[in-house]
Amino acid sequence: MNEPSKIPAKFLKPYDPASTEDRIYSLWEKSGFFNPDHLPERNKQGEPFSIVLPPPNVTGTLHMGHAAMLAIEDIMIRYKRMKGYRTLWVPGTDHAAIATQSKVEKQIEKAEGKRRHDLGREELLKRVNAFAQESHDTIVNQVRKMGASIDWSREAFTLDQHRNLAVRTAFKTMYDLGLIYRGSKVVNWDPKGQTTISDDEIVYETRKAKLYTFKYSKDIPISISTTRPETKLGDAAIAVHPDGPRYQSYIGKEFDAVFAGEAIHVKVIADTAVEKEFGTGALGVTPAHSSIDWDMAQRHNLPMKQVIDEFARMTVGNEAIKGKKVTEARAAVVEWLKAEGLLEKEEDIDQNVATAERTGGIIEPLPKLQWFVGVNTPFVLAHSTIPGIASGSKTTLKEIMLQSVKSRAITIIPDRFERVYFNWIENLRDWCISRQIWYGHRIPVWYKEISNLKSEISKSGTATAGESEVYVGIEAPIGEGWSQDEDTLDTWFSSGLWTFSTLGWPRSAEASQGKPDDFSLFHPTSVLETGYDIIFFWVARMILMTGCLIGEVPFKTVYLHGLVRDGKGRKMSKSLDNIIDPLDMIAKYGADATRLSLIIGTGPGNDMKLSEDKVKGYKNFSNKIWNITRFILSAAAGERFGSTDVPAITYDPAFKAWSSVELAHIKVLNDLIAEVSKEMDEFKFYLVGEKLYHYIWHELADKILEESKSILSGDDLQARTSRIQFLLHSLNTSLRLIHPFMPYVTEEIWQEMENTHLLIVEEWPRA
RNA sequence: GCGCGAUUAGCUCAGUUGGUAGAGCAACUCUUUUACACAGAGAAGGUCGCAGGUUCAAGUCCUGCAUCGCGCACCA
Repeated sequence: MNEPSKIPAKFLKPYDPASTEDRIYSLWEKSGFFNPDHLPERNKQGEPFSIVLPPPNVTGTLHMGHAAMLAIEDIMIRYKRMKGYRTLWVPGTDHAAIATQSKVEKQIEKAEGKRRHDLGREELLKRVNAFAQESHDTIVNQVRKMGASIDWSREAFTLDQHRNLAVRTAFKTMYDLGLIYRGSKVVNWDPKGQTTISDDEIVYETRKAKLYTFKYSKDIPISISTTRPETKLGDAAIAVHPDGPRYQSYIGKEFDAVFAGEAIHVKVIADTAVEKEFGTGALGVTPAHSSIDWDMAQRHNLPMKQVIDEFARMTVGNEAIKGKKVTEARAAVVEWLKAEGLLEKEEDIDQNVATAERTGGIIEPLPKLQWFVGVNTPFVLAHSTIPGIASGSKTTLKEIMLQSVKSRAITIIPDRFERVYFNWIENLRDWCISRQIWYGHRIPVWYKEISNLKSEISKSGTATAGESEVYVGIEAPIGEGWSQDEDTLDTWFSSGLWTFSTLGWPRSAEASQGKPDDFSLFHPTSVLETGYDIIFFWVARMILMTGCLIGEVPFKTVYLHGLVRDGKGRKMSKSLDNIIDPLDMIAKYGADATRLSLIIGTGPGNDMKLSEDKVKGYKNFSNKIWNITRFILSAAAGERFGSTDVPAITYDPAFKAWSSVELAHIKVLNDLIAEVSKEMDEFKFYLVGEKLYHYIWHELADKILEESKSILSGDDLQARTSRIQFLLHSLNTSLRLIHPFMPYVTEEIWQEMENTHLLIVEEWPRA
């Protein structure tokens, strides 16, 4: 009884994630099994399975949402690897253009009181790059801590050299297809960030506003309503609904007035975009400061006058207005209206104010010359594997996006998001891709006499040939006098290429002819796992880009996870001070516990609530597995329970001499294997996690281990052997089943039991 | 305005094709028995948001409503 234990000493203490995890991770890394080229033969012969990591923004650190993403994707990859697939998981980070630049700009302004233009393009970029590098290192460390079995040798960055080549190639190709064009229209201008943004980067905020009803002058008989009277200095028309009886007699009439110091000329037009019931039923049309009005102006051939500049200041009006910020000008216009006796009504209403997602600036619609992707432009898709779109047929980007999902070439989990996706496509307008910021991919376009072109605001829509020479190319043009477009591309333009730019596209001549490369092996990727909040920003754009440039879908399955909220269901935020940091949880309870807490109790597409207690609970589970192992290993070693000398027993996978009790237990275990294998294939990870938890704790530990005590201390050697073989079998199987969920503790135990192989490449159990 | 989701035990959630309500956590009682007190045994806890309907049978299907949350559009 006093002889030293035959099992490793560490099992005599509780499981300690802190002294285990880093050691195990480097063991995996050294094995090379994260890389599909270094997998065992079984996997190399296997079917490819690939996931690209949604690249985290290099704006700081990872949060619980990222942790959930990493846990889910690692579960898929580990499961498939065990199933014998040739698995590839590509890591990377996203430069996140606007988000990163504005973050660094804020820091610089706070610390040094300097602005972007005080530093200049080169110096600012130096600062942003340094910040991005630091963020990157932090992020990579966090990804490792989570236990992600990701192929670091293939790490990419949306702004690195190869990705830049992909961006230039994509731009040039789409330009040649007529899908990218330069045009002047009313775009979303962010006066705070000093750049345009796309429709999707707008966040609407409900605010109280006043709706003013007034006439432009005493001589104009129609009253209009607006929340922004200051824009009315740029009005070109009064629009009424063609069916409305009220203003029929005025349609076609034209009026002149001096409005708050500015001469205006308005024509009464009929347009169905006007709602009869709103306000007075008549709408003042401001072509330069509203995209709806811009559209109307196009239809009715109205002139356009810009009255607000890039800093949201008035450029015209009387002395109380000109040069003032729009909010001050608004008050001044209202004063003027009152003084003139033109104001008829002032009402409080709720208004959705458009703000910029990243800077919070209030969007000012302004006419600008920008680059766009035409989503409704017909073009010939040379090569296509998308069902319903034949190679060489005429199609549009909208059609590609629609067809890719409608045809089931891509399935979205949960499927209700397919409707959300279709709804978005229906309302989609041309995508403004140029940004007036410095951090990002420079637009691969060069001009001669660029200064003329920049100041030009043409109504025709596209840059006119002859006024200036435009060169679009992958490389800079040869010759004198060319200057490159100052603007950069929307960050989502480069992330849209992510599923194939990370796999070597565009391929060099050698790569496309020789042996299979990453692109031919792993594209389309198998699964895209991401948050439902970026379905438009990213998922849709990837489908658009891939369909257009490659003629394929980027992935076969989209698995959407929800937001991670705090225990009370609130969004985690600094101001609420309710952020749960993944690294803290890992340090306190281990990565396995953290992972499990993010999986169990939440289905795809649903937000999840996370509390520290939940993580703690799964830490106890890690320790439970640890102690189950201790019990089984000592039993097999012949320690305790026996009054006589009993031989040590080693696991025999081919063991057949089962007692009847064991046969019943084997059936339960086999049923479990069949069940969870099916659910793994159906992406029901939350169910699998819960079932395995339940089996290991309440079946294996509470029932089987308990009843083993009498068998093990009994005299029936045959029954004892049968029981120990089953305990070893059940433990071995359980470790393999739950490994994708809890990789560290399972690998650590596996190393004690089967020190010749790594659990990471063991076979998934078969029933 | 259009659409989506949620509403089940104190809390977080399961509940697959309709067949007498489940799990985890918390709380309660007992047990420090040699795998584990980061534990075990046990008991308790729900008119499944409301109102109708279909059915032998409804948490599950249908209709309407309510509350909360979200998305899209409008927002002159």
